[in-house]
Amino acid sequence: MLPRDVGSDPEAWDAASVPELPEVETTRRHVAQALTGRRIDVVEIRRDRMARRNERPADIVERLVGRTVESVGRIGKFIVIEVEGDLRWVIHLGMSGRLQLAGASHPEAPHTNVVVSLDDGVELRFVDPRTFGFVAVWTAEEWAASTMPAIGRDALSDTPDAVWLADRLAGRTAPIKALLLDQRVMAGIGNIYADEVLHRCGVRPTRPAGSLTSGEVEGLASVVGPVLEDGLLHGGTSLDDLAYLLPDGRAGEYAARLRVYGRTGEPCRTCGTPIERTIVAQRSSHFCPRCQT
DNA sequence: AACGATCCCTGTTGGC
DNA sequence: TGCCAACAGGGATCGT
Repeated sequence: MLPRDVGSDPEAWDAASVPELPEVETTRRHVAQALTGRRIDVVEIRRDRMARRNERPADIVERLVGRTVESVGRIGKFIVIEVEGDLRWVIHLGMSGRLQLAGASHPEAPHTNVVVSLDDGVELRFVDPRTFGFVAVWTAEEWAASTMPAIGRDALSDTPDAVWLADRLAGRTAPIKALLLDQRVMAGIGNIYADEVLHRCGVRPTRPAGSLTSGEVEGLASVVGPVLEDGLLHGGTSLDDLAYLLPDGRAGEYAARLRVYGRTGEPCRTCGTPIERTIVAQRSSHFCPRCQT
């Protein structure tokens, strides 16, 4: 799954599917090789909604064309690309977004909403049927005025320690899962990983965040990194909609790693008790009623 | 300030 | 079989 010489090979590299943090990091690593040092020749915004975090879609085109990419980074699930001229090009994959690298002659996938052509003939294509993702290009001032500065510590590269986490959870009455999903606390955990993390540390998603004992906070802090590392190890696997898991072999491999998410009624892999499902923070949540208290 | 609810959007699914 | 409502999700935004 390593990127080929896409400049000469018309066969596209297709990023992994779902925007869980490990897939975003996998995507970042692949596009970094293709983008870094390249000059941007053409930018097409085909669905204005994808550019909704800029004042005008044309701003994105005008700011990127002719400029060179300096670096490709990541904060949580946001891909942050530094562009010549003190600009930040931000890409969020939403829930159905994928980045593709392809030669210009390679057929386009449906819902190719943004296309960026590089000076070596490679195209970066942003495919996103549900358009929950977005692309933005911000000046330093616009970045500062955006929600980005409030984004919390990256859950993978800057995994919070127990002391820091305890401080953030203290006094909070919202369910612990809501805080795990809050990107202003730590960045990168989505609905699936939130459930998986909570199962591994034995805490129910509904527990008020401030009610966790110091031991539970330590347990939580200790599993976040490993769970995400494990996901990154399998970062090439695909995961589309949950119901789509079974037909796809690779997706099945991913599903086999999940301990609770999407396993309502199935036996807990630890104790055999049927996994239960409830709604927390307006999101489906899965837990083992025996292992998690 | 903190928290919960709503909305955006479309492919897929399940009920009738 | 066919139709259509329900559902999934991340993040912005609004009301309390």
